[in-house]
Amino acid sequence: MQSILIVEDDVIINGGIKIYLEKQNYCVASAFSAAEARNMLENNYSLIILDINLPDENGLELCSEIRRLSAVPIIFLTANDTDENMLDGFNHGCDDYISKPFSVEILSSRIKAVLRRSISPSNNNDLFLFKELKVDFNRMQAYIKEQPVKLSVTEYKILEFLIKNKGQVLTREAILEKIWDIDGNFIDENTLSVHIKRLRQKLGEDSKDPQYILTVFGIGYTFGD
Amino acid sequence: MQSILIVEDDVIINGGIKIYLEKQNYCVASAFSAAEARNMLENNYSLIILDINLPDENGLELCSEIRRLSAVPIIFLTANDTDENMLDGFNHGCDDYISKPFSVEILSSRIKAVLRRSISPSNNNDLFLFKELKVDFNRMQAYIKEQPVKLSVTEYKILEFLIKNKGQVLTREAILEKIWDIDGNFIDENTLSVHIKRLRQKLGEDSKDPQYILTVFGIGYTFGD
DNA sequence: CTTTTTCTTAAAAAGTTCTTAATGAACTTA
DNA sequence: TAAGTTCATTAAGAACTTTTTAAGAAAAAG
Repeated sequence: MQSILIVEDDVIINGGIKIYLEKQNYCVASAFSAAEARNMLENNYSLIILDINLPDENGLELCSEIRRLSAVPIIFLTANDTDENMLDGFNHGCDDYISKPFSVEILSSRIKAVLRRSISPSNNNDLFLFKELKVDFNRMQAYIKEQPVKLSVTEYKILEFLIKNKGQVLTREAILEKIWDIDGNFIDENTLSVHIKRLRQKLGEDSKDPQYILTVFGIGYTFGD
Repeated sequence: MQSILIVEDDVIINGGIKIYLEKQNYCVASAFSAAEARNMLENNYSLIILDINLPDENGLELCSEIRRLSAVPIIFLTANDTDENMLDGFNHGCDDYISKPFSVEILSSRIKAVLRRSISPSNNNDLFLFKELKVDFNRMQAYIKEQPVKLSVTEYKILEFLIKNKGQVLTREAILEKIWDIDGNFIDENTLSVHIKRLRQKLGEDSKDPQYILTVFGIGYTFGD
């Protein structure tokens, strides 16, 4: 079943949409502020309905932030039916836009249209985010502050291996075996150090206080904290 | 696919419309001044959206000028919602007229209506535009700065394959399989390099800084950024 | 059948990435 | 703190990939 998140501070509107969509057989969650919505994002909703005027934050900002994380379709709700607002919405990455007041039929048809469009193979986005780093595993592309970082294949493979095993420490041997395939005995231990060095450099790490690739002295490396 | 030119100096409005229309599956180009628009006119757009208030010139004059060249449908955008302005627009040969602020639904329905009316066979062009490159997929013809580029069939097929998979990196094997059909084992890897080289040359690429066909070292090629 | 164009192969040149090795810095242990 | 180990850094050139050039083969056009 497809799941929809409604971010709207007006309790009546939020509740009304929720009940209507549940009748249409969607699984619906409600958030009443940007902060609340942010905590629910990890649920991978099929679609997000987002009010522009939220009590704690502008919906446009939240939209940009969500866009960094995923390609989930977003429909804006707003009372300000000016072109500026609307077009600003598209610039922030929303997929469609509904002005209040609206009929539930319109909402429903827009939802269907957006969901239909988003079920395309190219939207199988498999993203990873941590601080200013973003990695798109489909495109084998890393970004820092949304700027693409040009990594070599080996560098990318090391980064991916570290990220996909985030939380655990990987020994130098483990990395060598994974990346260089063979037993790793034929290759100089130091080769890894050099690659790590260049990777850190390209990610803009401060060598005194790395954020992404951390050295675990005597053992190997780990990603993040 | 139908192509639309937006002539509007406001970056937010222009960008917003562009993104919205691209989601609706139009091929969209933006111009931010009359002068810029004039240089793009030879692309045979299916429709032109034209702001009346442009920094360098009145949109009405530009409209008259376009009308002398072609019968392309034109929709005016304007903040001046007076009858005078509107009638002026129609006198200069526009096909429809939208006052700011407007909703995207209105824009979208007007575009559809105008395009439906103007169904002339010459407008069924399936075009691709990027920087100075134009590709007409119906005619299997590429243009640089509106000058036709004489590509061989193989060269054209490679270019089309890269463009139609813009955004992702295509491995050398993938391209070989697609273009040479067979397993690609019978053909020299280098054959592709030679074709790419000639393609780039014909597109007028600067070999130090290619704009269209980018090498992804160790993997393959990709189109654009 | 000849000419012209396009495609493929081969080999050298240019460019990129990887590895090695040497040195210095940082960490651990006693 | 001193000694030993591990890791970071740097630079050079080895190894590999792509580009370029040129020339013959294949295909298309005249």
